[in-house]
Amino acid sequence: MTDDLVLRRQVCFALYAASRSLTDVYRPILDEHGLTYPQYLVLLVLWERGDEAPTVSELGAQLRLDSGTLSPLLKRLEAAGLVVRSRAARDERRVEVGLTERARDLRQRMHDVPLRVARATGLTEAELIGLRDTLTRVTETIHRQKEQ
Amino acid sequence: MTDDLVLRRQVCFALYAASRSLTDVYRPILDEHGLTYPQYLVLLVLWERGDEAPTVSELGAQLRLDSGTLSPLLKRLEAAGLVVRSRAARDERRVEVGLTERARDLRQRMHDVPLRVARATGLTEAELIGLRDTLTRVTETIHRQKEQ
DNA sequence: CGCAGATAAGTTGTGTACAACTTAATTGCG
DNA sequence: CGCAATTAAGTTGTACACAACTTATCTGCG
Repeated sequence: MTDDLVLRRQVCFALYAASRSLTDVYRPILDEHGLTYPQYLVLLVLWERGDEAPTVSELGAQLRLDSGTLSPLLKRLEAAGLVVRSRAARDERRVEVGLTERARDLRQRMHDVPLRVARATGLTEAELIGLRDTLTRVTETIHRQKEQ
Repeated sequence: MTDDLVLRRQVCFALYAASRSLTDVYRPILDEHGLTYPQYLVLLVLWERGDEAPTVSELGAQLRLDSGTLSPLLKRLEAAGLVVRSRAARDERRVEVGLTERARDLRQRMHDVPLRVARATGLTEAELIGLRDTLTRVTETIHRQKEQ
């Protein structure tokens, strides 16, 4: 009856542990480029946007991270010469985050990272897609409830 | 061809985002009891063990956390009066972590937490079990590779 | 027995996460 | 127009995570 409290049964722990395990896979790979996983995620968004230079808030909306996390992270990416921050001319409250040439070069050199990590999971491509879609659904369900 | 780098396609991001979203669900619930999610996980292990009082290392093996994370966390649980730490008589390097009466009481008051959180995911019971098993498999695959 | 190597826990330093707050700029309503 | 409410980013404080290191204890081998 109190078996619900057993650790092995908990999806939440499985999620928490799997997330950290995947970060373990990323760590040595990203370390070659002096990046952490959240920093890599920021670059993923910027690479995807091309020349658009999103604001800090837009980055936060995609990654579900607030300025309290992103501000210092972006400061470090800027110090590493991968990102440029500049106040938007039209609205000086906004800060636009752009890529440097060095960061664009990095994209090429890191193109095989997702494949290397996906292999380490030991899942088939179909399993990976199913997992991703289930997890995305969970995140969206939770996010939707919070807004109400 | 470089589409592999698109954020939406990445299982890893889905996992990272879902893990934080679930923590968002736990936060207000655990906050009623003055706990964080990792602290709650420690209590789950201790509740499960009953009178056994595992060592810090044994806790770490279950939760996949090292002493760098657990030591300060346990210090806070001890300050909150939920846990007692004592050097093992047989091997003074070891520290055994036991529950206080207050923590045993807490177990009863928190018995409905997993159900409340599971509901918030919007997944069926079958989906939850499938998800948990897939994630556990990923974690174990990664962990096994690291040991070799 | 004596001590080199191993082991357990704790400490230090860095980097997220996130709540709560501050500062600066913008909006929109009377 | 004028200013209260809102919005954007940054700051502060707390709590993980984890690498690298320190300290204390133990184990086993010569």
